[in-house]
Amino acid sequence: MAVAVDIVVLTITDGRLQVALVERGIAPFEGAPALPGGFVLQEESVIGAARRELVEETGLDLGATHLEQLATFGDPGRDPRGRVISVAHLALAASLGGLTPGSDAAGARWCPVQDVPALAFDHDEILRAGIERARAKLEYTTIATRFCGPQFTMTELRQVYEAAWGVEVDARNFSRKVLGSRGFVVECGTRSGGRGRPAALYRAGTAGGLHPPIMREG
Amino acid sequence: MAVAVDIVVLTITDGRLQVALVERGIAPFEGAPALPGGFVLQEESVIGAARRELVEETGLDLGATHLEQLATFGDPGRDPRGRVISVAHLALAASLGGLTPGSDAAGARWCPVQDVPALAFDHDEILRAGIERARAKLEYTTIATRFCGPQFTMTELRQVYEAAWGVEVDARNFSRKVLGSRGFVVECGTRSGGRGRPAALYRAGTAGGLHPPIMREG
DNA sequence: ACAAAAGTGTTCCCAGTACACCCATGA
DNA sequence: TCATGGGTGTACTGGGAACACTTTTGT
Repeated sequence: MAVAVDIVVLTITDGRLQVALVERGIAPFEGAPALPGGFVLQEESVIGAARRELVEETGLDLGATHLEQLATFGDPGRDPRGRVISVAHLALAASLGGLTPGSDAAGARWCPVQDVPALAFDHDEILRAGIERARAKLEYTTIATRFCGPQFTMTELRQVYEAAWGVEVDARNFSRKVLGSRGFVVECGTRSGGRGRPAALYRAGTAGGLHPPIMREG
Repeated sequence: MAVAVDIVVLTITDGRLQVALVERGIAPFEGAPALPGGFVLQEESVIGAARRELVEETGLDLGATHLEQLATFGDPGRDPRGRVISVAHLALAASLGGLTPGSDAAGARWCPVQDVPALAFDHDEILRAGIERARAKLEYTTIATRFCGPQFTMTELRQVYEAAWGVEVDARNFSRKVLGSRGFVVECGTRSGGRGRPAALYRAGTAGGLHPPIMREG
C-alpha cells in the first residue's frame, strides 16, 4: 500500500482566493491539472513529505507558509495505479512571488478557485475540503495573517476575509474587532506612499485562537 | 508501508466522559491498554476499516454510533514493527450497553478520560486529539445528540455538555438555546416516572451545524 | 402538603452593527 | 483645497447570563 501527500496551496491575489495547480508531467492523467503532491518516502514523516513536495513542486518559501494536515483520502480505486492513500494538507501562502515548477510537473500556476477546471484523481474533492477548512479557520483562528506578508495594513488583512468569504466587511468595525483580540496583531509602524492617510502597519501576533470568533453571515 | 486505523470511542456514563480501551493481546505492547484499531485491508476503504474494527473490537452498534475521521499519524518510529501510518477516527456512542471484546484483544472496557493510563504506541496523543475534537464540535454542531439514545430529555442532553466540558450549564438558558436552534431536536412525547414533573422527550433533528454556536467559557 | 424536577418570564448587560464624523496625506 | 483612504465616536439592537417564579408530578 502506498502513501502519498497532496497539498491545497491557497493564496490571495487580486482580491481573489487562488490555488496552486500543477500540470501532471507523467501518467496517469498526464497533462491534466492537479494539486501538488507525491509519495511519502520510507524514512520521512508525513508532514515532512508535504514540506518537501511543497518546495519541490511550487518553489514557495517554507518559512513564510503555513502548513497543516487536512484529511486523508483512501478509497480503493481513487488512483488507477493501485492502492494509494493520500494524506491531504492545507498550505496558506503570502501572495508574493510566482511559482517555480519542479521536475515531475510540466507547469505550476495560480488559479482562482472559481475557475478551477476538473482535476486529476479525487483532487476536486480535496480542494473543496481545503477551501472550506480555510474559510472556517478564518472565523476562529488568526491564520488570516498567514495570507499576508511579514508586515501588512488593516485593509490588507480585511481583504483576506473579503476574498475568502466573498463578502464585504465593514472596515471600521473590523479594525476594532482585530485590535480587541489580544495577540492577533502587533502594531509596528506606518506606511506612507498611498493616496490617502498613511496606514498603520502590523505584524502577526502570537495568539493562535480567536475569542470571540469573527463570524460569517450574522 | 502499512496503513492502520485507530478509533477514539467516546461515551458519557455516570456523568463522566469515557473512552473505550482494549487490552492488547499480541506483541508489541502485549497486555498494555490501547485504542481499538487494526490494519486496513487491500480492498477496503479507510472508513470501512474503521467501521469493521469498531464492531470487531467493541461490539458497538454501528447504526447508533457516529464515526468520523480525526487525523493521520505517520511519524517513522511510531510503531516498532516498521512503517505504519495510522488514520485515527473519532466515534461517539450512546451510553447503552457494555463492550464486547474481539478476538485479537484480551479485553475491552470503558475508562473515564481523567483516569486513562499510559497507552501503547502514540495512542495518548491520538486520544488527546479525539477529546479535543469532540469538545470543540459540541460548540458548533449537533453531535451532542449522538451521545444520547434515540430519545432523550433536555437534562440528559445538557449533561452531555456538562460532562464533556466539566462545567455547569444553566438548565433554563440551555433549553431555550437548543429549542431556538432549528433542527437540533424534535419533541416526541414526555417521560413520567421520575421524582418530579415529567420531562419532554426529544429525538435528534436533521440539522448538523449550530448557528449560533453554544460556546464554552464566555 | 411538600419536595423535586421541568419549564417560563424578566432584567441586565455586553458585543456586534451601522453609520456619521474627524484625520492625514498626495496631487 | 479637494479627493482619497485611514481611523474614532455613538446610538441601536439582539442574544446571552442570571435568577425569580410557575407548573406538574411522586410520596
